[in-house]
Amino acid sequence: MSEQLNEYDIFAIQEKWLPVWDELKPFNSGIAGDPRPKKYVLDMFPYPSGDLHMGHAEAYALGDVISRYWAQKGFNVMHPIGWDSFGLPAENAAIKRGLDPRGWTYDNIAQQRASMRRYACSFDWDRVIVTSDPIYYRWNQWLFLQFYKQGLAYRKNSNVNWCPSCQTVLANEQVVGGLCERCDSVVTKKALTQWYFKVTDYADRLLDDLDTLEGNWPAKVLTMQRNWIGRSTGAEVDFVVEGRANPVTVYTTRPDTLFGATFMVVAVDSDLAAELASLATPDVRTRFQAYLDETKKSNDIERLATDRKKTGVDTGLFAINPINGEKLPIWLSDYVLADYGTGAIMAVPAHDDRDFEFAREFGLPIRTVLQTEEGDPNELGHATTGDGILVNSGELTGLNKTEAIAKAIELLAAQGKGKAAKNFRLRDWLISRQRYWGTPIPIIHCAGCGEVPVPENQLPVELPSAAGLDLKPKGSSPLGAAEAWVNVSCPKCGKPAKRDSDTMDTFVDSSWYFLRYLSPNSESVAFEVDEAKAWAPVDQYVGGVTHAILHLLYARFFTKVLHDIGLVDFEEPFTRLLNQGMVLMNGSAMSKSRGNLVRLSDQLDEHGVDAVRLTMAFAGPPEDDIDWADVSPSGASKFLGRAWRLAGDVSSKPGVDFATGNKDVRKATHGFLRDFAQNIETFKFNVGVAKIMELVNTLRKAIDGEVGGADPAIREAVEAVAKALSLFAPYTAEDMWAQLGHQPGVALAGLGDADGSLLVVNNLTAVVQVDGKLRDKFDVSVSITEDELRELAMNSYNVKKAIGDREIANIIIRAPKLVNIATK
RNA sequence: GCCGAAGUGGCGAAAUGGCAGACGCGGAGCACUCAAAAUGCUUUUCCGAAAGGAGUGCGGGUUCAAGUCCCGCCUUCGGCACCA
Repeated sequence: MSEQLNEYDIFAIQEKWLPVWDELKPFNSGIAGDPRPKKYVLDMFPYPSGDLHMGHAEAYALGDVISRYWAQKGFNVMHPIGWDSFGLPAENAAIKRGLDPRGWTYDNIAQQRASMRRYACSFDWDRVIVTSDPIYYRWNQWLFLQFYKQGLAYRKNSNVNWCPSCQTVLANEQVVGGLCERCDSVVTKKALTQWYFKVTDYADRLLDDLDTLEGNWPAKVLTMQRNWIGRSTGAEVDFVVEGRANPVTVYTTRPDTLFGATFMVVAVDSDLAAELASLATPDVRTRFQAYLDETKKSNDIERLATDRKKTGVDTGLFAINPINGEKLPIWLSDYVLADYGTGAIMAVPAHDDRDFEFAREFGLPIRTVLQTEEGDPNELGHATTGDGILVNSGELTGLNKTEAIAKAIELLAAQGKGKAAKNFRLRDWLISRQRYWGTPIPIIHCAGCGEVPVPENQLPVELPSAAGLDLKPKGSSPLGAAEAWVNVSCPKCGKPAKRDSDTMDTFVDSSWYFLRYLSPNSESVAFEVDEAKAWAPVDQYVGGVTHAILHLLYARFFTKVLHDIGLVDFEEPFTRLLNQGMVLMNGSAMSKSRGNLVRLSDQLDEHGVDAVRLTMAFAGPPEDDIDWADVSPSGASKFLGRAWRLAGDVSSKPGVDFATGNKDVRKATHGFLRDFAQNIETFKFNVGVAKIMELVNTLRKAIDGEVGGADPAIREAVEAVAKALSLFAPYTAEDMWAQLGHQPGVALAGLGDADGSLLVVNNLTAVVQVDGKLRDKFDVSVSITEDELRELAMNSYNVKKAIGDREIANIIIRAPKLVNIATK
């Protein structure tokens, strides 16, 4: 063994052990016939936007604690890493510098990879994937074609979200409060023909299966997913429209209020609105067109302003209420959404706030049909939406809300005028992007044959070189200008045809990457079905809450589709999920422009890898944000030195019989082993670290005191410290392990199980309360009886004093821990 | 507006209904030192010299006993927000 240092020098220790681990490869998980049980621990893979930053450092430190814990517990842990390397930043950087996005991307990957290695992440470096490699994205294309075959990938024309700055369409999920998620530009609408994945076909399963994740995913994420999917139940009701052959179907959650409908509203930007306008008078047509133009100009920010006045155009047409034959005027308005339900509603102003406002604005009647405790909407000035008793509602009169909903559906269904229905807030996933740096969509457009899938044996459709292409955003895909690439012959008829020039949303890449790690280099399949059986689903997923909706929903969707086509045997990809918080500086997110950026490389240079990792784990609960101004990497470093010095104080030989060691120290060690494991498994890493600190403090006193460094119990304890510390501070732990006379490999040495016989408590402190206030304590045996404890308590001077001359009402005894004397 | 989570020392935070503040940062003091750094030890919720008292956002309640359970507020954060 190489020479030992006299002082704790983390930088020398790092230099010493990194090359040793490169030799040992303790975390490779691809060895055939490994008898250990499997555990798949996955960190969300990074986007290679530069070197690693503090956020990465936290995420990977915490993921590593979990991964290393299971490895210590004797599991065959797969803990892979890769890069989510397609996307706009690379493309934008390329445009700015006039380069190909590849160079920028792969340079950054190389840099991040080197940093991860130094940061001692326990990744299996033989399973790396990079989504911008053709060997990866060819399987995006293959999966697209499988979806296409299933009818789950389709093209349609509609008003889509358009980011004028990125010059590309955005998925619904990528629009946050009317702004582009990436660049914060105000998103507008544009009518385009685009590719979609039919995620709505899976809406029910995506919602219902969240129940199976209860307790294993953060409640917050489950709630967000549920809200996002947003299932509602109600009825579709057909309204005959005068002058139109087919009735207009509306969706309502409140068929019970059908008698209260006083008008109908159709989304102004829907096809139905245009059709109705064509049936109306020329004057109405003119006003409709003006209103529609106005609506199209406004963006989501304006549209979403809640205090906005209701606007609309009266068509002059009428719909017939199927339940009572009443004539209802049909209005067009932007407060009804074209792409939700049927784009048309029955308006019940008495019992819906939006309809109420509209009715007030245009002087339409407000008819109460459900009497609630709130009172009369006309007097209240707002709609009443609670439960109550139906009035003026024909056969529904006298029923409550729930009964009336059921009855109304029954009545409508009997006459063929309606049926129970449900709707989702969730929309289909728009996946085409008009940008270069992504997966080409494997479709060829032929004048004669239409959409023709690229034959699977011709995959991948590789991206052409960016040389000579103008990558600047201009609203159409740059690939369209790659003449040699885009012009092909139709696979069906052989005539000249064109490739689809859009690329896929990068969320496609990350929707199945966890399966690609299982067969990262396969040229013949996306992933081996048998490997998926053996390893998947992911046992523990770790990543930021920023992906609570998008990525997780899409990955869940992909998993269900893959399940249905028989490629995987499970329906949820991530069994357990841990969301770590963010790393802040002085209360806000770090950014160069704010001037509060803390560079990870500076922190590592100043404090060393171990101290930074330990700081991340010790700062607080993992899901909470860490304010770097509030934590102390130098404190962590100090502690690591304290722990490290213990190893030098151990003077017994390796393999010494621990059983002969000091009993108190051994009890402390085994109590620690029990608590520590529990803390890690429940993600209380900060508490786990505190337990190590306690043990280290205990050992310092024991070594300096009567026990001394030669006692076998000290070796047992210091070894336990080194092994536990290996989860957080792998360099320091490895060096301690060597000082203790062991071969390198503390990471797989095993944490050690707590010996039950050493967990038995013989004596403890009993407390005596008077009226709930602590008055005295005694050291007692655990076997003390209630009577003994009572006697001890009653004889206490302090207790007597506290009771004074009051009369005792009750004495509660919880032997051996507590006596509470209640006085009158 | 709706839904959800959280409020504990100067700070980050602990606490199966049973000793509030473990562990750490910061502070104070001491030892070692010519001195400093490093290290080690002591101390550190508040008020009070002490005895003692108060104390987990606020107000109620349940209980022998509440940071923890229940009801009502306040504040902060997060999500959703014309989804009929």
